[in-house]
Amino acid sequence: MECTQVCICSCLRKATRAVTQAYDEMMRPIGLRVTQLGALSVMAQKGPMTMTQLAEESVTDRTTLTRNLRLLEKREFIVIKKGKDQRQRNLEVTQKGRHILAKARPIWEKAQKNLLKQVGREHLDRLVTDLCRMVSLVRS
Amino acid sequence: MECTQVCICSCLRKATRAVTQAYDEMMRPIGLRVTQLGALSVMAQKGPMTMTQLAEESVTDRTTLTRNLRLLEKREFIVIKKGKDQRQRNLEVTQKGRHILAKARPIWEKAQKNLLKQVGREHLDRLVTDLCRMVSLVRS
DNA sequence: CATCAATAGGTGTATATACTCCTAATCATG
DNA sequence: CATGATTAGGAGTATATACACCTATTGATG
Repeated sequence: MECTQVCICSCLRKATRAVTQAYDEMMRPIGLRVTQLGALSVMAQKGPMTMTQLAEESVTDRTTLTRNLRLLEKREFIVIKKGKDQRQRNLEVTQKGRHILAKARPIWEKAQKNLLKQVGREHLDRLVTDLCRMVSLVRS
Repeated sequence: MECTQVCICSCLRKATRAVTQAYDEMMRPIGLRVTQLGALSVMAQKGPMTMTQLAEESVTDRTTLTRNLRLLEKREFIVIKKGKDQRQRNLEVTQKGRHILAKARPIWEKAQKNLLKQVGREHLDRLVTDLCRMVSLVRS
């Protein structure tokens, strides 16, 4: 596969559609999308953070986060409150948020395992490594 | 990078955001997004095709295509007309469509070259190969 | 040939994404 | 300390994406 012939970006987007569809279908019963699971997980793992920090971490526009997080806030999975610096918004996962995370976990694991079975561990490990490496290189 | 720890899907989505932002920024002067370039390219290369064929080829929901293609139609880059089978829509790139494709080509090449310089050819070739492989495995 | 199933595509709705421009709060500097 | 620059975030707008449901056309079968 020659990368001078194929659009890397279209290729990435296509793969993302395929994989997202697979994950989201499995998560549908609990009403959480992989996008939302991703954001919740970051907030839960890294502790309270601001919009800008989460935006940077997730390579997402701040204005995208504003709207995505509002949905999580409405469902009471997170709280968004002003920080000491009144401009900032401190993002915190609620108890209800941790509950849905716990509920999502086994489904996520099953989705990962499915993919693993289809694609193979070595390929997937390599892919994830390459993707992360690319992100940090593109963003530097 | 252990794929049992990291969400493959979130990883993919993040990389897609990073790369899409880079491509779209370069293409902004001509007012064509990489998504649109991708769809146009497929239609130009594979010749006239139906919605369902393009949907299958690009791993995109048909209803997504309906709206994405409408934008290309409004700008007269494609025509959408009923086929012999009146249910089908035949998609064809217009002269104007080919013109914007030609205009986009050198910009796309520059975007690819940028990425190549940042990430390295071997990594990129491998990534594209792995991505395509994954798509066909997930879809089978 | 009539009727029912299958197929192609569109609409309504919801989420994900980002750009431009805007406001409010904080910071830096004379 | 006052004022201009910087920073954090939101609103308006537009595109990308997909699911549930709908219509119209075609095909299959008695």
